[in-house]
Amino acid sequence: MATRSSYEELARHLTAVAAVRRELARRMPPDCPPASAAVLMLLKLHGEVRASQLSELLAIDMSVTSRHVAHSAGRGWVERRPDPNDGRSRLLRLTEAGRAQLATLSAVHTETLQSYLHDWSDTEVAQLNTMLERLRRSFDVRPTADPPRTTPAREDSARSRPRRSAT
Amino acid sequence: MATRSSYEELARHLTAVAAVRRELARRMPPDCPPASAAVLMLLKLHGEVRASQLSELLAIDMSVTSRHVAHSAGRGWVERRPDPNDGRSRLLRLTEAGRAQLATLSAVHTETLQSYLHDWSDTEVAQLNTMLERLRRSFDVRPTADPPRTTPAREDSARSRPRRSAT
DNA sequence: TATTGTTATACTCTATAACTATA
DNA sequence: TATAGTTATAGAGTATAACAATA
Repeated sequence: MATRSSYEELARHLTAVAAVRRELARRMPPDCPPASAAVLMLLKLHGEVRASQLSELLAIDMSVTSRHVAHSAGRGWVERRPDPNDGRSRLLRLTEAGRAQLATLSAVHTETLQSYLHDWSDTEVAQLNTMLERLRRSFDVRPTADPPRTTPAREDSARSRPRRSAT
Repeated sequence: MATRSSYEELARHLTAVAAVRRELARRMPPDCPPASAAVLMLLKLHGEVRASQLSELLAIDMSVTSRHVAHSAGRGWVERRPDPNDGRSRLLRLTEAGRAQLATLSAVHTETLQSYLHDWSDTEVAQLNTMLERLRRSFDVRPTADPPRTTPAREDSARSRPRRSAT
């Protein structure tokens, strides 16, 4: 349990990370926006998955996932095939072209991060990775436990997490 | 100097952080989007600054900064006054209402992060803060050194960093 | 002529809602 | 009736370009 100011600081840093991401995005090929890159990276990591699973991995709504997948499929990076066990579902998987695209992305990422983090040791980068991985897992709790609301943030039932499959 | 796969992993984690940010954003008051929150946080941290300075602190283009500031000024959270030393410039500063809004944001951030990171120790949160702060500083080098391009990423002169003041 | 800040426009990303097709 | 995925629409965020005012 950390102090309040630690959380404030963390919130600020999380915002600043967005700038790092934008810088990385600027170096990417024009027809491969960061969202598509995320799709490819996750498919490489998890192999063949259903669209709904990918949506959960991305932590974005399925409608958005569908569009990103359509983009990648249109470029030939991802193959969609019907799920033999469920006619409504589609299985997604990287193609060879997708792997090639991923290799390009990897080169861009590595080159960019290497140039900016040239004075970081191997251990330090690994530590950051470990902590970010843990951060991701800490936020990966489902379903949303909708914590007690002590602030006047919002009473309306507006924004919520992206729709999940069966609650 | 870390391994290539460490950088690939880092790139993936940086993308995942965006999901954390979205979750944080969902809890914020409807009239205070994350971009405005960033403006307020930076003005609290740096005191009165010029619009161009704020733009650099946000690491976004001045045109975008101008709009975010206009939003906050419209809510009475930020005061814009002419710079006595330069008629083109404007000095920005938090109002009392801005500080109040910031207190609300702080409560939301703290509550949310506390609930998700309940099993993180004080030290661990501090470590993450330290590393993210260092990450930010590592990317804060100006002007952009446009590192050697070894990949076929893009030959056109398209996307670049947000325009900076005097190159 | 160059710089500060603003506005107009375009593009990306995300969420909600409506729809289809299967279960 | 409920679920998987698609598409249409709306809203937020950012970049480029054109502009006004000042240096």
